[in-house]
Amino acid sequence: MRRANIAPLSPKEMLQEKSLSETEEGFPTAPAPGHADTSAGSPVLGVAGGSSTPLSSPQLPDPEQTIENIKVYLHEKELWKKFHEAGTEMIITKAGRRMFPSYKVKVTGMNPKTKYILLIDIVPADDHRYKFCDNKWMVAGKAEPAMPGRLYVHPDSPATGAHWMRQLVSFQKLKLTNNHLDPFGHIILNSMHKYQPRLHIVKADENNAFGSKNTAFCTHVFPETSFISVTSYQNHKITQLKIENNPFAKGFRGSDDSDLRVARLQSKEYPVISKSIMRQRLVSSHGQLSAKPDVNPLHGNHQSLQHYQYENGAHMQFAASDTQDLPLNTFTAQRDSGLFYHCLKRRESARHLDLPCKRSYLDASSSVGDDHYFRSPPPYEQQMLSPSYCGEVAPREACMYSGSGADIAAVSAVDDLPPPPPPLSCNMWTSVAPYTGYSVQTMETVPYQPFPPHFTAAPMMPRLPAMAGQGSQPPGNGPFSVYNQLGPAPGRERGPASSFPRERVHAAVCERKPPSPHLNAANEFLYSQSFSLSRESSLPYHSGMGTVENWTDG
DNA sequence: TCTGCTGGCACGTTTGAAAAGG
DNA sequence: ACCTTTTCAAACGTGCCAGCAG
Repeated sequence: MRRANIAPLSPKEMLQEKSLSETEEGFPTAPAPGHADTSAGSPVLGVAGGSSTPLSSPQLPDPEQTIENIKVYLHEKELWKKFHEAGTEMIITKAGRRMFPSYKVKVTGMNPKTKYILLIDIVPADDHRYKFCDNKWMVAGKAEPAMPGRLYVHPDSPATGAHWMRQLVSFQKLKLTNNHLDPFGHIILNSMHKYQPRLHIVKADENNAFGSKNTAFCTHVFPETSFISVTSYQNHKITQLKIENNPFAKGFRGSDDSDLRVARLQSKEYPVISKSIMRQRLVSSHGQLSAKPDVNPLHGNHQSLQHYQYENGAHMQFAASDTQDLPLNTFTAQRDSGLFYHCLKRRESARHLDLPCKRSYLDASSSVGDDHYFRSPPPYEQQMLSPSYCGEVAPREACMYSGSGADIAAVSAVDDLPPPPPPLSCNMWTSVAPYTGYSVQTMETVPYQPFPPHFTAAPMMPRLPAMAGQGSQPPGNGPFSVYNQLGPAPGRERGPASSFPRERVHAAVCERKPPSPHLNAANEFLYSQSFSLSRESSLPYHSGMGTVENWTDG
């Protein structure tokens, strides 16, 4: 008997979640010799622009402590590449669908004792809507307004570098949905749009809490993980790849067993080719089955992006692989999205970071996290109209941070920047820019206002100004910029780092517990981060240069 | 008519609980 | 009584398809 979507979790389920989220021992903390993922997101500094050294950053801290030492290797990169070459599609459903291949990374270079938060967001890769025509993806118009931006925070967060490096970090339980009012905290996407997942690593050390001047983070982007969201598969090749590689789809395996199964279902003696398959095959008969790189919208680039904010506040991004691949996404449109304003957490406690973990059915070395989302608010209209967001708590225990009143001090960034925006409510959207970015970001931090445990759609929701100027911002050519630091929030409650009990970290809004300092801080950080992302310029990343996009308040 | 979305379905995997055995 | 192994069923993930809506 299947559980209703909104049914509360049983203890069994919670236990199950626990086992899934536990990490696995024994994973090497350093890439194996000859590791194939030499360019898989490894934050090799200086690759961008042909430099071999980190872009200058005054007062760099101890290299052992700096976040640019962190290297991230995409797990199953070859599989990702297979999908990418065919044009990865990810099913989105109302109830939420996992990604396959799932997003798993191996992280090295962390300070073993420093705490980090790992999280993923999925941003529009461009501002087009696509259609599958002639066996390839083609632009079908302008993208629809972005869905509320949500973030998936790895449930182990925060955890020490040793923890992250010990095992594969899996975001397997991340789910995608097209339900604008999704109450489960899944990442909301638009169908037939192209997206780019991004991994953020945020330093959350006890001596370097979020919101402090020393907050450091980096962003890793693996272009091969970009995908087009669909409600049903368009490319038969993708379907076959999924069936072949996803154990849950084993039922469809066989020598083109999908057709055989159709025949079986229809009590026919001979295989019956389904409509969709037939259509695809017909198309394939006169077209190239495999999308060519130049026509495949998913072939934007094959570089991994690293975006650093040095602990002294300097931000920079690096492309970490071959530079001959230029990004295709050079538009500058900004997309609105939501500011994460709470997270969803299925399980609260009983997770021990250092417990031996069980093997995942998908990957013997995977660490499967449970759902742990930061969630952005719905569009303003939705907030006003949708009671589901206002009062009801998702069964998965939405972690809306009532907040401690912590603010992030607004700071000015680059000289060229316009005046800092007005204080932003936590109810505001993050501005999730299309994935363009290989440029300097401007980290603007803005006052953070906590939201009530039960989000009531505060009417003040100024859209981030970037949205107003979609596609209108000319790329600049300014030099690499140094960001201002994240300023400590005045009056912010920031408990000692040791006071980060997971129970509090996972405090659900329904329990009306005060949020974890870490999560609050993460929230703030992400908020500011997302805000900064809204200003990514569209300069090709390989240049190592960038500018701040023009934007105005209001 | 076409395209995209939804819900139900069958099939398979995973996993915890219960049962069985030592 | 305790521990280990085996069995079982529920929960869940998956792609497919018919039907529906715009």
